[in-house]
Amino acid sequence: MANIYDVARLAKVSTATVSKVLSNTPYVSDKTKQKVMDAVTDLGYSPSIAARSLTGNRRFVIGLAIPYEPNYLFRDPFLLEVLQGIEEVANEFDFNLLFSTARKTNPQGAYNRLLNKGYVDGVIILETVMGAELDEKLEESGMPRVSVGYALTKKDSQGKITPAVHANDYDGALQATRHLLELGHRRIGVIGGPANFMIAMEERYQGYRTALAKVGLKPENELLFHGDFTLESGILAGRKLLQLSPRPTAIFSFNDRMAVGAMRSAREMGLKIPQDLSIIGFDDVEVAQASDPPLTTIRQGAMEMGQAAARKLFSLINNDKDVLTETILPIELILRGSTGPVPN
Amino acid sequence: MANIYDVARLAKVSTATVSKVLSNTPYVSDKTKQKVMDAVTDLGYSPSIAARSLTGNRRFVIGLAIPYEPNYLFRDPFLLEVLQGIEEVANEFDFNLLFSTARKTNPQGAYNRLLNKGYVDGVIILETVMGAELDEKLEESGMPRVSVGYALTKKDSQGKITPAVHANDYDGALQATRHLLELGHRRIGVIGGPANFMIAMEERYQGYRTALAKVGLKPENELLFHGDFTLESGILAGRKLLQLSPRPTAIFSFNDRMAVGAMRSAREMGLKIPQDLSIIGFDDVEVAQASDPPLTTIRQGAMEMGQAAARKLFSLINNDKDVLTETILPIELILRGSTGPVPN
DNA sequence: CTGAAAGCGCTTACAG
DNA sequence: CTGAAAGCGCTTACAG
Repeated sequence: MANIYDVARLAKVSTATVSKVLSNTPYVSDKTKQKVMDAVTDLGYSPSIAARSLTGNRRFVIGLAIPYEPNYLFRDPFLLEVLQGIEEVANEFDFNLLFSTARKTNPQGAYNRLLNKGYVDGVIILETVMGAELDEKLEESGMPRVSVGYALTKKDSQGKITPAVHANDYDGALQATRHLLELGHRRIGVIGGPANFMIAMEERYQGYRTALAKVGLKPENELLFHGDFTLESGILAGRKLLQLSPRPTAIFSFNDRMAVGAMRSAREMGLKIPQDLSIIGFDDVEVAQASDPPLTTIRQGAMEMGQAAARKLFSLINNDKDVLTETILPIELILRGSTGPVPN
Repeated sequence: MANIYDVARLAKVSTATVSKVLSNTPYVSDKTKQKVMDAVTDLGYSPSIAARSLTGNRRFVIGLAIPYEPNYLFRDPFLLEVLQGIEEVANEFDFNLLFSTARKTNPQGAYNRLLNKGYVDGVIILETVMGAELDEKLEESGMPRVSVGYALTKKDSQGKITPAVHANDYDGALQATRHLLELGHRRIGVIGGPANFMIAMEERYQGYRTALAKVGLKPENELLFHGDFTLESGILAGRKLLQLSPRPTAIFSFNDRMAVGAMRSAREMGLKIPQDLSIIGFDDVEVAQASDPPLTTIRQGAMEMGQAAARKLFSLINNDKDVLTETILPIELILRGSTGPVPN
């Protein structure tokens, strides 16, 4: 394999010049540039990232802090879409991804690599309460990082917070609930995420409560069950809600998979959707279109979140000015077949 | 951040000795070893992979050649399970993963990095006919590589082939078909994978044909439709099969997602499963348990395939002796609720 | 069992 | 606009 010396020799210039051409430094004559580029293509030269890293203090990899078991991660369509968005822009910048998943065997050890400047140039954290500790360490070490989700660390003095990208969860839940309310539903069951797990969930409760309050309703404790985002947990929560009496006429699930699980519970009990029961989800992940009937839901653009987070991280790494600390993506109510007027 | 000189100074030894301790070279006294390890933990030292790579000719990354659009990849539960298996053992060996997905914009460019010894120590290819060219180049360059799937390149002279890991697809299809036959079915529709796409599909056709032949049946062309592994394509193929007359009493789908799609087509037409129609899948991916009714299928252990492929690659990288060229994983018939006796 | 020194392939001040 | 030279942080013969 050719190295920079081979290129320099062939182009009859110094290695410093080759390096400059390759990194697009200004002040290189077009003639020289051309000679170098010719030599590069002739030799099929491509620089050693190892040497580049050692020298330039760049690793060309961004770390991903994923506080989920791989077993869960690889099955969650929402998370996977986020990863796809990240992968896309990392690829665009010619960076590699270092996956660091939380493992029971060694929960903090895996993250050590993310704190080590010898490994990564920056890190993206999937927000979860478990990530707060890592985030603080990252802040201390000055490592560029962004949270997919809400800010993990709030700094009072400067008012600075973790750079973060998230959807407008509050508004999403508000619209979902209002949609159900407008259809005449008054007894609305909720399948929430794990308690005390991520901030987005709190925001959604708020949105839900606010919508209720506007029509003079109060949230009832018996109408709330927590799932863990899996289909299975949606089935369980759905069963419990549908056993209540009076039975709720609508269910708002905090993600699509659990909503699909609730649809299954409804079917078990011989209930028709949306005639007997309306169900609305959150995320707008592929399964929402594939379900039967297709699921009305709140789209939050998982892929866009991943992309935005990665772009923000690269801005941070490159010390761009005017990087927004917080990016809030709009949500959208997607009407499909799983919601309808309240039965009389 | 501490470097090797800091450690050497603190331990009062040379950097060569530190290096030796850290790489577990024999012939270091226990006393010295101890001193070095103490210094390492005192300083929180962890070696720079960049320098290590440059020097030791090791990159600590394995490349993944994924001849699928990211858009597809991140939605295919089977592929994701394979990746999970790979990730698991890569993590165990402390290696990172370089994802290289096929992109329309630059289909071969992405793979160039995989051919470059400056980037990766070895590569795992997800088998697909599109991968054959890459595989040959890898062979030429002497890069360690293994195929998840069938051997991509056959060498006649030495009888050598690409190191590969796959399930016994032939046997899987044989058992699936036999199961249906034993239930009395004689008119069995097949939803195959994309034509001329991967060798596993050919193997499965063979298994299917052989099973039929044993009871004196011949495959009929009108009973075969090709899908592309997505749920949607399963729905389409299902509709076509169920419009045939006489209508098939059973369907064998070459993956679970398409099988679930066919279940949906059956429901559209008011058919009950398994009373009116039996359906059997292939893979035993999570959706097979979650479907309604749960899907009878052929388990091929996606995660195990990924793990086995990664282990094989590390053996190759480490020049271990006696590395098996081909690893064939057994399959298993998983009986669930979607198959039953032929209706009379 | 231990260490001095060269070298891996780049980039970056610095000088011109 | 171009180049000589030092240095990034390791590992690997080689010598002892």
